[in-house]
Amino acid sequence: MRNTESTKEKILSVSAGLFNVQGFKATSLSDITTATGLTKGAIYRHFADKNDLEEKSFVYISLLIQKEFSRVIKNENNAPDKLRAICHFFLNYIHSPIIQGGCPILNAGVESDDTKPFLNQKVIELLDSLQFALQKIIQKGIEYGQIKKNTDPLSFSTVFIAALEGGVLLSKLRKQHTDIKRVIAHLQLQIDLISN
Amino acid sequence: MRNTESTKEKILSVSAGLFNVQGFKATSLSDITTATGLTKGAIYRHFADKNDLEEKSFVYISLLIQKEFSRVIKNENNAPDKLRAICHFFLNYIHSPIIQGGCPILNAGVESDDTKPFLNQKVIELLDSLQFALQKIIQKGIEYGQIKKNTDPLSFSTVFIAALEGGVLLSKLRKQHTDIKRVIAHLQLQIDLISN
DNA sequence: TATTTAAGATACCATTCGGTATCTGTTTGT
DNA sequence: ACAAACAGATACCGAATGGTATCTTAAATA
Repeated sequence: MRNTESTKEKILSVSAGLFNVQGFKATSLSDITTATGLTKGAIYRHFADKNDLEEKSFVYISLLIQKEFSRVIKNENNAPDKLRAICHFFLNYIHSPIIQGGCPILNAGVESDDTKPFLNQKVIELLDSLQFALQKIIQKGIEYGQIKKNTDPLSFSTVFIAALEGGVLLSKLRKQHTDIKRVIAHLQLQIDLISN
Repeated sequence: MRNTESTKEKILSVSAGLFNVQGFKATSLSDITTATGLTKGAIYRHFADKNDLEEKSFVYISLLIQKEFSRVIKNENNAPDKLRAICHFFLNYIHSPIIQGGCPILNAGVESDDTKPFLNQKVIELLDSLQFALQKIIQKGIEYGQIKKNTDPLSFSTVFIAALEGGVLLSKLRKQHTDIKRVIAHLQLQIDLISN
């Protein structure tokens, strides 16, 4: 038979890209068939329905993002540098994105919240995993005396992610990098402020 | 004849609500006809096509938001208080929103950027007008000695809006108010830091 | 090499989409 | 009171949607 896993992954990666650029609802099955070069028969053999494909596609890039995110973090060996590396992760993302169309949390989050609960759940899980990683960095940083003791990991990580996501939105809207760079500059100042 | 303006506004306000909750693409004309109690004939008498309705609907709530925004600002008579009032504007929005479904800049911004350029333009205009108002507050604040001279209006307003939009996203995703409240708490600290 | 198994193509389905042409009925001006 | 004007309803259109049943073909097994 033809290689099941490779075509399945092809469908996932191609449709994940389309979904992240055009949106889930706006991406039709015929968009996916023309982009993959496959037919509906091939797609519906691997996925139950379009909702299933949407969910699996999002999970597919969720894993890619989480992998890259933790790689970036593990490259540094103290909390402030790890936080700065996350800033660089978002800066790098501009020029070499893991997936086209901007941040999937932003895109899928906005589209799914009122109409696609099954997807919404997966978005929350990705967000939670990233924020949890951030909190752990700050907690460990406090333990090892790299970060000031009065820093609240929960609050700091919330503001950190919110600012980054908002920066991504502004830059995407205005089609420039200035906004996200300004946000990151501010965040790096905040990192300095809580560092020992 | 039946009152032209009132039905036109009814169509605008109802469809603006639907668009902001479900998304533009996901909201069909039949959704709008059932929600308004009108028929397609009535809608296509007042609007050229669905794109036209989408654009006019967004402009409709843009004006509502800008009006409320400037009212809130004018209520205070010094820069720091004006900035704090904007924070309260976002807090209030949780319990008594101008429009259901969260921030239209966030919603329309994400959906329009790659697929609906005509809408995207209107979103940018709304964003620009809000950010311009913020910058003006800070500039005047510096002039009147209420805000520290080394404050960069452009940078501060960018971070301010980005953090708020990101906070709105997180709270919307997690269906709670904690995240946006944490972001606002941080922003109020930032306001204190740049105040004289 | 022949048979089995499943990957993928083809052809079709009902439904819904945005959009339009036409008709009805209400209101306004004379 | 009547005619003109227009708001809104009705009925329809072709195209596109997600989805399915069936057929073909390629690979694995024996």
